[in-house]
Amino acid sequence: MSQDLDLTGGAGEAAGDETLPEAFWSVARQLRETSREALAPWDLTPSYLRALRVLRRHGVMRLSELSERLRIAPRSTTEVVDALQSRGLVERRPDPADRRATLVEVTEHGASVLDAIRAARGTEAERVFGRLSQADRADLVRILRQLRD
Amino acid sequence: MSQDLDLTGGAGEAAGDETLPEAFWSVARQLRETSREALAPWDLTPSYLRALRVLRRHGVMRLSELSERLRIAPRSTTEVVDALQSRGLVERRPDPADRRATLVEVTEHGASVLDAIRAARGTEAERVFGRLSQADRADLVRILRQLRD
DNA sequence: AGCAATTGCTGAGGTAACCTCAATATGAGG
DNA sequence: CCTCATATTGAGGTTACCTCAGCAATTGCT
Repeated sequence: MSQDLDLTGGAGEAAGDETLPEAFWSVARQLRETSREALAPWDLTPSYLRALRVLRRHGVMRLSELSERLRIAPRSTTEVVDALQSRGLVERRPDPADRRATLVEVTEHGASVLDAIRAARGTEAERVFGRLSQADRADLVRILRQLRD
Repeated sequence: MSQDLDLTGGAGEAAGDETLPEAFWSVARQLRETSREALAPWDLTPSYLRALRVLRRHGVMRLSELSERLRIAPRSTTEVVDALQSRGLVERRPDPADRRATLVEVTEHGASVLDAIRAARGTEAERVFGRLSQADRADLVRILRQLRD
């Protein structure tokens, strides 16, 4: 009987009956769903929140820099920023150093919404990953970082 | 110092500067991309392959059962099955026990495509998770399963 | 048996979160 | 000044879901 993990999803039929990618996607879906529910009151999607957080954490930056940090295409960043701006959470302003570029910055309202979300403990991290032990969380981060490059 | 759980893995912000969900999504994106590339020659998307595997692993079943196994809405299952059927990978046939229901089954061609994909070792599991040590894979599975309910 | 409620599937239409491929404006180097 | 590169955005596409409504068949209740 195979002791090695059923990575290929083959006919091995190991105990858990789920392959690693399947388990991974299952958690991903759950995470997305939990997160979406938690954010509904603020009319934000998970990816908008993510962008907003990056913006606050690293301060004012160009769209292109935001693209890199989010690891998405520049065109997609435009959309995210549009959405956040239309909700009054961020502001665009011209980069004085380069007139091609646009700077994006979290507004006060944006910052207060971030605070409110955190205060409500409604983040995906709290709800989903909070169940793990410290040790497991540490392992998970370590393993994910290995996978990430 | 944050009142939140330390989701960054215990090392403060210094190390990767990524929260757990962010690391998770980063890996998810990579996984999806790798998988998509690997499957391109077969004109399959990751989610079609997933359905096809479930179908072979568990044998002929109703659409509704497939929905449950995939954890997606019945309507979405219809679409997946449509796609697989149009490629000749699965077949629909009426359930003799209940004329409302439709059974789905992997065709011989479908099975051979599954075999070919596996033989090419181009699966997402091999390419992405293959880099982990046995111990890390085991940990990852264990942790994901904890998260999964 | 008769009829309502339920179940199984699918048409229509929608959404999030991306993508590529131009087009436009500006900047930089020779 | 002319070419090439960079920054953003319009247009349009894709994947992988979703809900809601409708139809057909079955089950439950009387």
